[in-house]
Amino acid sequence: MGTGLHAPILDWYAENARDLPWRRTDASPWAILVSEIMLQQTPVVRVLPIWAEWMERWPTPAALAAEPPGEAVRHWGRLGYPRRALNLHACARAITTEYEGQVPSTYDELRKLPGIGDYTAAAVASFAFGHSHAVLDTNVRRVLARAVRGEEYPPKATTTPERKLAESLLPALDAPRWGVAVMELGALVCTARAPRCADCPVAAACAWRLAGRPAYEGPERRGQTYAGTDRQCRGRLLAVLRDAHGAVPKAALDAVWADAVQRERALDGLVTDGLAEVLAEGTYRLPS
DNA sequence: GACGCGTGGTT
DNA sequence: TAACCAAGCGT
Repeated sequence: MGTGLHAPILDWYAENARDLPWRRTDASPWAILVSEIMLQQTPVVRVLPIWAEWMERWPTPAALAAEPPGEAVRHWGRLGYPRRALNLHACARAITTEYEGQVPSTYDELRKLPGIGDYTAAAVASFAFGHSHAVLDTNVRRVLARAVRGEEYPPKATTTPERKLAESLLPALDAPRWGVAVMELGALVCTARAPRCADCPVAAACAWRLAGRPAYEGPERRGQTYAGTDRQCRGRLLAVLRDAHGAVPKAALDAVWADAVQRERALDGLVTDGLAEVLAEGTYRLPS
């Protein structure tokens, strides 16, 4: 099942792929690794400028490893999930000390680095080193759910059947190209909200479309509100630390969030997570 | 397996 | 306009 998907999707990709800098043939493994971490839960258009700045500033793992972790957090800007900046910094140091500055090439080695889970390890092994892995991101899972399983959305968490299906579809030749092509189809055509089936190269074979695009019937997908959460509070506090070069008096942090109990909890959380550092006299800064 | 973790554009 | 969504990970 589904082997008929390959040629249409690969042909579509050849015509419609975006020219993203981390896909160019001269992109280094480090450049690809940085892009993959930045792209976790983050749209391409927001990643592009930050990635470019990082590549200019820190073109190698050793360059980033030579900086204090707080500089990675500072130059993360407002990308979101700033622990990823800390993870990338820790990756850079591990790569420098344990791999002589060269990004490791195997899934198992990559998987052990901080912030690199199943998806990112498979993506880097595949896209940077040409290895054959099933790259199961949200786009690929959605495309396969629709085209093969006939359902609007994949399960909340990746299942064994999904993995088996993705592995069964891996082509003998050029698995990396296949992976990025399916991802791109999900990103540009087989989108979550309003899929453009009229532009889809596999519309004629898509189980979901042939079934009349039945609505999702799985469990309710909860979306938590952001306003007033610890998350928002942490973001406010970290923005103050990021934008101030050097020590920040606690009063400056108190000023950006009214609820003292929540504010203290969030600040403690940032310190616990290594995103902030307590200095003497109740001042704070990014980690050194 | 469910939850916490940022941010901003889109509908 | 509140909710959804965007190349997930760690606990």
